Amino acid sequence: MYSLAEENYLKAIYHLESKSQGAVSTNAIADAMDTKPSSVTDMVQKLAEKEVLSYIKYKGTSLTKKGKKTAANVIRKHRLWEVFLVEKLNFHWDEVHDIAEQLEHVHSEELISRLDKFLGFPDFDPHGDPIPDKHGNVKPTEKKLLSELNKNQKGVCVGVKESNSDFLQYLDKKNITIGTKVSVLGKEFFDGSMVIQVGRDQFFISKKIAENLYIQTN
Amino acid sequence: MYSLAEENYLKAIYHLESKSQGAVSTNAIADAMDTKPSSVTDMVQKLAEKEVLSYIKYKGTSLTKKGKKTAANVIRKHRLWEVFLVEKLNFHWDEVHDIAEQLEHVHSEELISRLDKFLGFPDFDPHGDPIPDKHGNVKPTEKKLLSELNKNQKGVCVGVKESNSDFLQYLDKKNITIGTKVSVLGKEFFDGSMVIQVGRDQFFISKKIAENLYIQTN
DNA sequence: CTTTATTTTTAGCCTTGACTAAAAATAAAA
DNA sequence: TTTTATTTTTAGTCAAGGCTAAAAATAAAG
Repeated sequence: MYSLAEENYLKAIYHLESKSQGAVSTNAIADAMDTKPSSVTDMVQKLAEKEVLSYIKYKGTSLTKKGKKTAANVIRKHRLWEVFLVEKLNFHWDEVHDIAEQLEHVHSEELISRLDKFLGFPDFDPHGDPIPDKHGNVKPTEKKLLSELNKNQKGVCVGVKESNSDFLQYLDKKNITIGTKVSVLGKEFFDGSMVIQVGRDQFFISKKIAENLYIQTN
Repeated sequence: MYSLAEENYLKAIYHLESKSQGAVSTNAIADAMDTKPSSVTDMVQKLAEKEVLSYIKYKGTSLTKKGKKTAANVIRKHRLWEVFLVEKLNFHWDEVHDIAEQLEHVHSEELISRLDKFLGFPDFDPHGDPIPDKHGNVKPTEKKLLSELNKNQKGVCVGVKESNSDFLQYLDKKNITIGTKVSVLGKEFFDGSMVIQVGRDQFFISKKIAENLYIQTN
């Protein structure tokens, strides 16, 4: 069982590692966690003893298999709770992070497996990020911005990039939500605007909109 | 904002106070919280400074209005989460306490108010205990054991006393759950057995069963 | 290849919340 | 009303996690 602080470190290191290959620097962790490098050194040494990461002085850290699994599990919980908050409690996508940040530390395997079932075994959270399975595996996914698709390509909406209230309301009006199928009927190279099909509706969208919607294409 | 430890103390003192009128002794708190009296003294002095309780050396403590409200709010959260776990995630009544113990410390007014709505504004948790409102008020309730009712009295099932698996399965079979209306059609003084009406069914129950079901009669 | 700048670590201290052992109040018994 | 027992408090420690300031590595520049 890991403490709240330990879980947060593992999570942060997991994210940093996936963004920039290779060992993660002490400063980078301190930065991500809004804490001081000296505190990071302490914690990282402690976590190295618990064998969730390997740490070489002055060289940085990287998660072990065990550490990756633990981190992925915390992330799994975070994302499942986000789905719950949006789908069941009708929060908006951009309101749920802080709450999920707390809920992710509730310890109970059974709780999470039942929550998963209750939510219909979702694959993505409301931001379009994939939800790891209970073994910590993340399905490799083909997530693109809608603006990167070309004519006749299609996919499923899995999230938004930046979520301001106006944009979310626009999506609402157009009946676009997580899981909605979207097809590109036409694309204007001139301004990046598109004509897309959503359900039985066809309509025009600007480049700005297209750059804010994540689509999964496989 | 109160720490996890502080919230747990407030909750424990609240419960102790409601059971035994007057100031609560240091030992009683230590006992309830499975900690040492010296630790309790420390914490209680800290909480007295925060004005959530009044404390007189060697005399004991009692919650202030502010403290009562805070404690009731934690209890409110605990009980709402228990309802969620049972009603939505299909946990059994006796499995939910430890999980709710963690969930109750998640800080978000909005979360709780939405959860409350999602659950249909329940008045009781799965154990039949009343859920305080957001101001910390507990509706004064007329909760009795079914065995205390007499012929022609009726009420609503609000919980169970002891919940073992066999008993819960029995209730399941008879379609008795939280909110079920129950009427006493007959009562045998000889052995305490009863004939009751549940929905359109009428059947016989033993004293043992009747002593394990809480009924609200107002 | 030194010198300087940056990054990382160490050492020492702080707060929270708990503990033990000893002292001080209070309560009970003789 | 003393004496004894019980309860409560105080004093001093400890572990977790964080911080600051200073020292030590590493990297960058001259």
